[in-house]
Amino acid sequence: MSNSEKPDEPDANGVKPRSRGRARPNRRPRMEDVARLANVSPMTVSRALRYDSPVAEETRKRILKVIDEIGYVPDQIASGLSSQRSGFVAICLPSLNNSHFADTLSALNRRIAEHDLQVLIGHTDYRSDKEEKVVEAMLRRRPEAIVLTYDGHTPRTRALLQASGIPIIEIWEQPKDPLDHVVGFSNHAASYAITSRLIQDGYTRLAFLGEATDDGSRGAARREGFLQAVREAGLDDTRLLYAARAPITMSDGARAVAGLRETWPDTDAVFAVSDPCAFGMISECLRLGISVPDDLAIAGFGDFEIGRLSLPGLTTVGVDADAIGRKTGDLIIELRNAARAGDIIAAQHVDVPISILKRGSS
Amino acid sequence: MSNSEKPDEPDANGVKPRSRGRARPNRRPRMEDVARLANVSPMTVSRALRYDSPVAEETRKRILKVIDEIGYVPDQIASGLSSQRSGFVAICLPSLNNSHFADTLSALNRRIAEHDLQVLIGHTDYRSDKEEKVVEAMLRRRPEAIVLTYDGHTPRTRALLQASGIPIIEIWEQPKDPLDHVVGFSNHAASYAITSRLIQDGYTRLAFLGEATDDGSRGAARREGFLQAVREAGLDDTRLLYAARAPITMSDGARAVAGLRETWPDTDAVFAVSDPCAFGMISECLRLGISVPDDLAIAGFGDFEIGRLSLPGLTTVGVDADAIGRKTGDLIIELRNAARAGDIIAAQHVDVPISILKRGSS
DNA sequence: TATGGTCTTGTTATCGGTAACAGAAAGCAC
DNA sequence: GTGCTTTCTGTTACCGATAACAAGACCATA
Repeated sequence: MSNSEKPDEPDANGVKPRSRGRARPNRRPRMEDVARLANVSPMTVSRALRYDSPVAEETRKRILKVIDEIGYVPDQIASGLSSQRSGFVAICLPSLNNSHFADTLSALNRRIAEHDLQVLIGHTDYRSDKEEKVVEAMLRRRPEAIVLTYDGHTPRTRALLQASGIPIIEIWEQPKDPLDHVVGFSNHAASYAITSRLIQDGYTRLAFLGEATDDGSRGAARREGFLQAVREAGLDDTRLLYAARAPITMSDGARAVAGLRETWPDTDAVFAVSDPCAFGMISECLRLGISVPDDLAIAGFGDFEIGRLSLPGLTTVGVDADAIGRKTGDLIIELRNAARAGDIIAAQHVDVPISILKRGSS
Repeated sequence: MSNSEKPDEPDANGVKPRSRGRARPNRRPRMEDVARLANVSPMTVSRALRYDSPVAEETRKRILKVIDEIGYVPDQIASGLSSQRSGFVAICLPSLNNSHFADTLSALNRRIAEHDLQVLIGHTDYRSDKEEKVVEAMLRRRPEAIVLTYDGHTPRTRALLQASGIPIIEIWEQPKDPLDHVVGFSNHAASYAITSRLIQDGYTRLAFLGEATDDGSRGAARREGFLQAVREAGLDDTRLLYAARAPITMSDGARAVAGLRETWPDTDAVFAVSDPCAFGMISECLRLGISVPDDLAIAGFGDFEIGRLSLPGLTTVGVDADAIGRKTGDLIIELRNAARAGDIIAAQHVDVPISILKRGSS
């Protein structure tokens, strides 16, 4: 009507005169602009942009043409507010530099991206107070699901999450007291499995190398799995070696070798609580001229890169990080469909199988 | 006033009767609910939640108390729509399973989280068509900055980005033709530096191992840096070895050793285009009884984990991935402050220094 | 020709906040 | 007491989309 100052801007402004409120300088085009140029109502434009709505083919084409011409990009913030669906899935991870978590994240991302969902990442640095802050920030974004690793939550985190009414999925570890859904594996069962494999392969004097402060979590579960397998086979269940406080490192593993040779010199196999310390043991054995696996077999947990590169290769428990991500994604989609259909779904518990990776060290 | 059906829900509904529009069942509390209970206007609640607005201390306390009691969580979607600030920074990475990118991401995240910004991650799988899709999805979220690695963009990606009016930052690589800001290092200069170091250490017959299809990008820049150093020192600049098409792998490196010994048997040092293929060369040399570095010195590029674990350790170019993330974050904050102050800022170019990591292999 | 269904499009009223402005109250100098 | 800041709070009008309902056009059927 009366804006001719920007000839290259196809009539994008000029809606109603606004005596008050905010100025609208040279804004991006809105749906209304598209509507005007295509000679339809904004609602029809909105419908033309979705698969599910009925719009005459010819109308849709005309609208898409206008959209392309003026370079309209829909505003998902406005869309989210109006539809009350943010299109986000929040995921809180302890660290982004961990290749296992990166695998999980990337599989999850791939899965949910197919359904036009985006991930919102937070990282907690393995600290539950930071997790609380991250969860709070996430909730402000109204995600459609929240994915967390379990490593203990603060009471406030639990309260916030449970009051949110948003589906919660704890992954990797299986908490004793889950908040809602779980996608993970049992550390106990995995340790039992690899220990059984060692026994089956003929080892009879087995030791466990763990962390001194394995308070209730992973470490303890792995030790218990080891012990159960050893006991069921009628073997000596006293060879428990504790090195340092969590998290245990390569050098802790290296140092542990001496203690082992001193206390139980006839030990023929060690199951170490994680790959890095198992690798430390292997290196130290090489240095001392102890042959692996002939003098001493060594197994680890986690299938870290280091175990693949070591010589000999490290026998270990492989966790399918990718599968955790995929299954979490599947669960989210399933919950979403159910919610749309109005169904109420009980807390799901998805088990992710682990595998025993037998390599040269046993 | 008149809703007593849900005694546990503190008066959250009951605004106006709505004959039309959407139903509001048992919704989350809104700002208006807080306002009513604290006896102020919604605007005052909004102000009480920010640091910068003037609210009487007593009023703010009362409001925060109500917020805590009813468990109100602000809706950042609505906030974003109204304020036209999404609070997002978008970052597109080729892969999340790359520890360098993970470091960059994590540093960037740390930096911008201090300013109440959240990262929005997309991953492109090293494919520019996927990048286009990801960028489109990002733009719908109206991020306050977009961070990308450079690896070639489609024309449409370039157009979308440039029309968006959002600050764009390309990181890691320095494109010849940047879209906007850049935070990265020069592959040419880095290669020149490590080659010079080899020369300075006394090596005189240097070869380069690269990819056959290093079309314009990293590989070529590294080769040119190598050549410049060799030429300036007056040495033989013909020893260029090409193995396989990008990306070059460990086994390509291993295979290249034979060719090298055949064509230029007196070569005393190799600069390989990346760590994995350099590692492959080291392994092959060990197998063949070629002593590293006495018979042949080897250097790589990138400071991958594998170069740290190899024996001997791999001399390489270290890129400070963390610094890239930090500086990108700093730049974003700076641009943001400038934009608020109404300043217009020219395209920035931030250089990230690399380092030469001399280890046992040279 | 009246009736009912399907397909397509428009109208209205929000979603839950915040920008911009206005105005009241309080403090201060003269 | 007047005029001028400064501090605090309220009012109004949006931000840019979509849910829910309504209604017109068109067709087939009875």
